[in-house]
Amino acid sequence: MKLLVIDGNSIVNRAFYGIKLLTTKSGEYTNAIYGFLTILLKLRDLCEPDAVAVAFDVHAPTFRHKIYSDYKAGRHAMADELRSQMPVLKELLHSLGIKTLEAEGWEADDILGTLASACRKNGDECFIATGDRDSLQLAHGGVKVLLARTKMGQAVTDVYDEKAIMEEYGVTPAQLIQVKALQGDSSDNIPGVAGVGAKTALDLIQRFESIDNIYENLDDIDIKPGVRAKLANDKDKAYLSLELGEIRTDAPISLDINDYVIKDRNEQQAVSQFVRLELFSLIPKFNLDPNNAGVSVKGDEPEKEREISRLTCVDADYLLDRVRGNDTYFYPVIVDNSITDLYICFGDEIIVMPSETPEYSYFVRNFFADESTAKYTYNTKELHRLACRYGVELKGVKGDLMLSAYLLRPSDSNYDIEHLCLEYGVKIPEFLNSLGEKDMTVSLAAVIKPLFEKTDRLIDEADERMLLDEIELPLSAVLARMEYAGFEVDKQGIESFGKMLGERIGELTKSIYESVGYDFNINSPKQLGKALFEDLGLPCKKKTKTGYSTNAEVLEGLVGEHAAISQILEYRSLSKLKSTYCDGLLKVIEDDGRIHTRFNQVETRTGRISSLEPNLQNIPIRTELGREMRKFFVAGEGKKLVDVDYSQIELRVLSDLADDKTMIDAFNNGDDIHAITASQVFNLPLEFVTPQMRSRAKAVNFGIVYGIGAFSLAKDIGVSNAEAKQYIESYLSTYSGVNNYMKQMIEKAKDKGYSETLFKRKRYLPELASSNHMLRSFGERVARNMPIQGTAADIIKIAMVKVDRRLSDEGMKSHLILQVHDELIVEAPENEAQKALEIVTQEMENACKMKVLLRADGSIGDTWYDAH
DNA sequence: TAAATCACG
DNA sequence: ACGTACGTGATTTAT
Repeated sequence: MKLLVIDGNSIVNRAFYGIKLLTTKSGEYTNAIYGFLTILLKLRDLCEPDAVAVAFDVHAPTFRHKIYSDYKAGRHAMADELRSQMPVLKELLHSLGIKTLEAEGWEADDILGTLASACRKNGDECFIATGDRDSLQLAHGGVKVLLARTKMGQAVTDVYDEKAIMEEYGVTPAQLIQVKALQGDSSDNIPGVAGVGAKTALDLIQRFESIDNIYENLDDIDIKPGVRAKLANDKDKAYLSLELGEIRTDAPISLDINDYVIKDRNEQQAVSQFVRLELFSLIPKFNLDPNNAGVSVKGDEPEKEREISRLTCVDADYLLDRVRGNDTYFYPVIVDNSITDLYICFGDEIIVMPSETPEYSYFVRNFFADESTAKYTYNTKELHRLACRYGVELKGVKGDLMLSAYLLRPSDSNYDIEHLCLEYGVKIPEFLNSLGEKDMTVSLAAVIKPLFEKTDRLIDEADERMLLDEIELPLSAVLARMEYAGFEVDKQGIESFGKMLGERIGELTKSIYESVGYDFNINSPKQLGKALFEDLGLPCKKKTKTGYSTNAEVLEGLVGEHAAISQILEYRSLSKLKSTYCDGLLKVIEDDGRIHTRFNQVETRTGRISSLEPNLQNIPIRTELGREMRKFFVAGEGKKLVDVDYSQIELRVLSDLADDKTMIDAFNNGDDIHAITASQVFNLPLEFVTPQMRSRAKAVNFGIVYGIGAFSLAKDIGVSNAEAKQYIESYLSTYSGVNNYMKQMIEKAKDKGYSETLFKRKRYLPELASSNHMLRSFGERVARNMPIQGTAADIIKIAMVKVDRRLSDEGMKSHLILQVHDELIVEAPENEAQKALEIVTQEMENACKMKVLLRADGSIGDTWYDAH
């Protein structure tokens, strides 16, 4: 038999420090886990063991010295990020059927020694994998040590046996203990002989074989008098060190190699752990079959193999007959952001409606319009967009796996059907076409219904049914119509604006080169940093991971120090405007002269929607020049833009969630909330509040929503740390409801493991359980912020569904074209504009009933600039 | 592909 | 003792 024993702590440390920090989308660190398992695979290939054991240290309290020395060595900043990975790694090893070994008060070393000695005794082969040279003493009698080390930045593994050790050190493995006893090791608290280092120690043992031999003949052997004196001086320490340094072979663990044969691995659990950790590449490497992930665990009835058949539809009417009045599960294939073939599932029979057949259009029109068919599918927003193109309405959508999966795990980064199967343990049946090739699409279609069975139950358990059915599902249709409608733009206007910017950028470039003294790429933070902080010798106040920080905040602090600074700032803002907004937008204007953004309904962890290709939710407004861009976003011929935005929606939501009477009253009285806050924080009558005080109070209000700290508030409004702290304290004593709420939210989130909105949208917060201070604090801020940002997002989504329905019920041509988090834009025929404004305002203000009144203000204009 | 920067709510 | 506000997407340079 061949046993591989891994020094878990040593290898995991190498993995952690050797691989840069990796995290999942939700912020869990995974680099040590990934690295460790990769090394484990390499070791397995190298020595092809019959059995594997992984040993870990468990320090008894008195063994803390080792941790302390790590701490002193300055590596403690990483320790927490590593520590949080250890339990996860151990669970994963367990799922993989690999035994882990630990015993309180015993070092991993001792466990390695114990197993090595057992193997020697039984004549088994044994490989010890470690990064610690101390374990080399174990390499004898059929035991080999695999030493991991880094050579020129490359990880290499050296194999040591007695011969290799003799060649390298000129002593036997057992004598290495003697060497170490003389030399000592501060990190292991082994004193050694004072003044004897590695070289002398090795020389002594090479020549005199053992410590006993040395001390027995101390007066006669040929050594320098100084060394003799040192040895004489520390004889006790030498013998103590010998004891301390010897690896023990009596750890309380099983000595039966059969206990370490890999067995009882739980494939499904392992796969789902890998998926949760987003370490997808390791799944095949451990020969885990994702398709088998859903296979029933031991003890259950083995699941029957599904036999899938695939037919291509030849008669649309036949297919329409089959779906009419029934629950229908289908999978739409998406190519280049649009839907092509439809795969319709009847149990194990899949019927394909290919987009190229002449029947396709006929089928889609009739199938979509058929309300009697309850449709369970995937990515309904795309289906609704297809419906728009065909001029029909998609009716009867009862389920969307993508939306369900998003609500269940909003922090996931991938909602592909394959991933959902892994997450929810649904087995993907194999389907081979007539040529014997795998056809994945058919397999995916076959899995829609089993996935719904899982997600439906979970949605109900999470109490997210209303959120799904009343908000997200109807919203997907609204978003599709908004994407389809697009936003008209003034192409010539953007072109000439871009040209103007280009000319000004040219001038700035020239004069920046002149004032710096040479040409360089101003867009490169690296080159710019060198120019400013090395060549011009300006003071560097902040650094990034890779060099000097040159962001706007830093540069603003340097204005006046050098003529180039303000030019660079202007250059930066103009080139941003030109490249992102002029050049970028011009590229995506479609033939209808409009920009059709796409909304991502399953991206944000808070429930907001995002906008992409292009992003129309970050069109400039804060600077006058940037704001000009909005003049190019126009209403179509004979139409107007109606733009309505919520007033202070997040603060209103906060006042309601926190049930803070003071704040609710202020809002319901129609007061200026920032001014009121100022008068209360500064304890002054309202009429004495200066604009500066109001602006500071505004910053505090914002900060509160984000989970404020005094440090950041101070930086934001330019007051001392102490003063900022006082503002916060004063704020929280005024708004005691908010104060209580903030504390409660963290407790509740820690208790439940997630935070949630008024409408039960959840966000899981593994960060809250982290031992890492920064990560945990982040989790706490999120626990306070997510319910606020998320509830506001829920509310505007409800408003969108209501606005869309109302405009259509009233028979109007007006329709939503854009949402920017707290703002809705409707394009309305001129004669409808006024009514549309009233409707949108009304539906936004009445989206839901709360203790606090919601207010929305809007206006009408020919361009976005005018309407906002 | 990652990092830095900056646009928005 | 730590580092420092929530949520996004696009562009650019550099690895």
